[in-house]
Amino acid sequence: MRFSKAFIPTTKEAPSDAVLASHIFLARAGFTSQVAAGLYNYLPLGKRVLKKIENVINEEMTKVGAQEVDLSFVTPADLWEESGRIEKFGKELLRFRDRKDNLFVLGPTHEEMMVSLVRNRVTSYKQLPLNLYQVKTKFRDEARPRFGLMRGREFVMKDGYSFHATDEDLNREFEMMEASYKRILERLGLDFRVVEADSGAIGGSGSKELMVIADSGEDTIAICESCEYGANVEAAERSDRQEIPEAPEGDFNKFQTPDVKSIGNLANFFKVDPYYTMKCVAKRMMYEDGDQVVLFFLRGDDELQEVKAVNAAEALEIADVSEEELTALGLVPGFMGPLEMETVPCVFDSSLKGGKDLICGANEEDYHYVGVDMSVLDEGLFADLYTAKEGDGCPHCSSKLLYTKGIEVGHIFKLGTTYSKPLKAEFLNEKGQAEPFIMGTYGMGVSRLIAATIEQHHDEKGCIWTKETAPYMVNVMVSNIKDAEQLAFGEALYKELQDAGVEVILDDRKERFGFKMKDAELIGFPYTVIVGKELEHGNVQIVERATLEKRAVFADKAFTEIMDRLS
RNA sequence: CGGGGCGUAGCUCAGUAUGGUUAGAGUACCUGGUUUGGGACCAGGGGGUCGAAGGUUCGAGUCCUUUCGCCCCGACCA
Repeated sequence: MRFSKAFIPTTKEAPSDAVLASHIFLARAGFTSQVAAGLYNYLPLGKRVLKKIENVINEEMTKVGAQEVDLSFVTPADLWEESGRIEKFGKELLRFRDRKDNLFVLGPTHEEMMVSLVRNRVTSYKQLPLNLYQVKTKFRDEARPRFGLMRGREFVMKDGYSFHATDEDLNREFEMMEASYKRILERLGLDFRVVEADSGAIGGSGSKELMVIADSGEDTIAICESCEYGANVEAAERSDRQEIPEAPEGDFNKFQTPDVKSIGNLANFFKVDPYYTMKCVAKRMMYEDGDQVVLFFLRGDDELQEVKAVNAAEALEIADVSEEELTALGLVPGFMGPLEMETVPCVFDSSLKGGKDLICGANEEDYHYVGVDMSVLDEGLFADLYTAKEGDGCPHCSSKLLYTKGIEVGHIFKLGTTYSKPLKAEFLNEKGQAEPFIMGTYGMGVSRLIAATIEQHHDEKGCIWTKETAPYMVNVMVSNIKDAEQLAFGEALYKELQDAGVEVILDDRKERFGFKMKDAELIGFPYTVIVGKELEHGNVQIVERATLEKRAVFADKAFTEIMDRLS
């Protein structure tokens, strides 16, 4: 490609509404342009990067025997009724009617379509397993799209679906896909972590997220400093506490605790470690058929993890409750405790199981109980409710957990029969009995990967593309095109590289040196060959974008030098 | 959906408080000239229904009403 003919509109200034580095640089360097909230155009450079990532995905999918399909973007609303997700997805589904007044939905993900494609076509266990995927534009009418390509309404996702006869086979496929996804991210040159994720209300026996490590990530993940363990903070676990603070002494008793409402005050008041206090968090839990206030009890030094709370209470959603509402329910904010609590359901954090010497609210203004023994509540509902903190022990190796931020670029999921059952997608097993498919689903945000790559690989000058993501590997820059010698050399090198199959661009624009260098750095070609005034001494320079290292080489060695660096 | 901010040239923004020539700057673009190793310089030029609609007024970018769009924080989010 000749730069002089290319559609690469770079700008000196960033669009005023861009916040993230990836958004700013992708816009400034002419990769993308915004159309409306969450909608973006891909310009030639952006499209090239998109294709590069797709190619890597396609190659890796082919290696593991997944087959590419392309399902229709517009999907009949009937399918969504059938699976029940038309309600669940709510306003995120963009709905519209055709000329015959039939209702359609722009595909936000394709479980329904894929199941409907496979059901009645795959009918025997002998045809399993089957893994189908596509790389396609998705549409979700997000309440708040943001951060450029990071969270668009229209975005490109690779979504794959596998069908199995047994759980064992799903597990095998799941592990294979995890390995395959790791290879993809490694090839793309990304620093990432595979973490345990919330399986959520969808159920299934597990899911993992692939997180690209970046400060601008929207997810907080807990990772172990020494082993491979990592988890989204929504799902992070921890080892049992190593050092238990000294227990307070005292028999069961009721104490007057005037105006002692917070855990901090309570611990101070009794001079005990907050570990021995019981924290009560009231939440409104939403269910299909109404809502219900639920009390969650944790140790005083723990915080409630709302996703875990939703799972424990088997609710759909969670919301805050005001003190007025609590009072109306006969509860005493600041002094709520689990003893003789009959009006409102309670859930206890697992770390309270078997706990002794605890202090908790007495459900009476200005009174707490001390010396509480949890064994009296053994029948209660216990579940993990805590938020794993930085510094907590890793559940696998007991080393320290660290917090970091991640960009979720992939999510793989053991679905089980969540979709095959309601959609009645069945096959006949060896005994001739009908069974629903056991499914897995594997998503990867392709457009988000572009943003994630730049979030992780940029400097103050612009983008730094990696080998597998660069729109062009080499930029042959003719410093002054009016210099016939420079131009001729540049043209020759350009052709030579092109003939060798290198993705190369020739900067033959009638611009000054500085202008072209700024563009090269902004766009982020891995290598720029400067063909300039050093040519009269028989030299050109090769600049490596990642390090900005500039090295002179003999002009007649430029080609082999570049080829060496690319290999 | 709650809170906040912003819509003026392709882009970044001034001008709006206190209404009053033909609406400005920088940058980008076009022409000519000079320049050619870090976003050059000189001269000339094109480009605007001031987000939209309605209203007040002799007169509205500026005041009033309505509305649309975009961004940020939060809620939400395979």
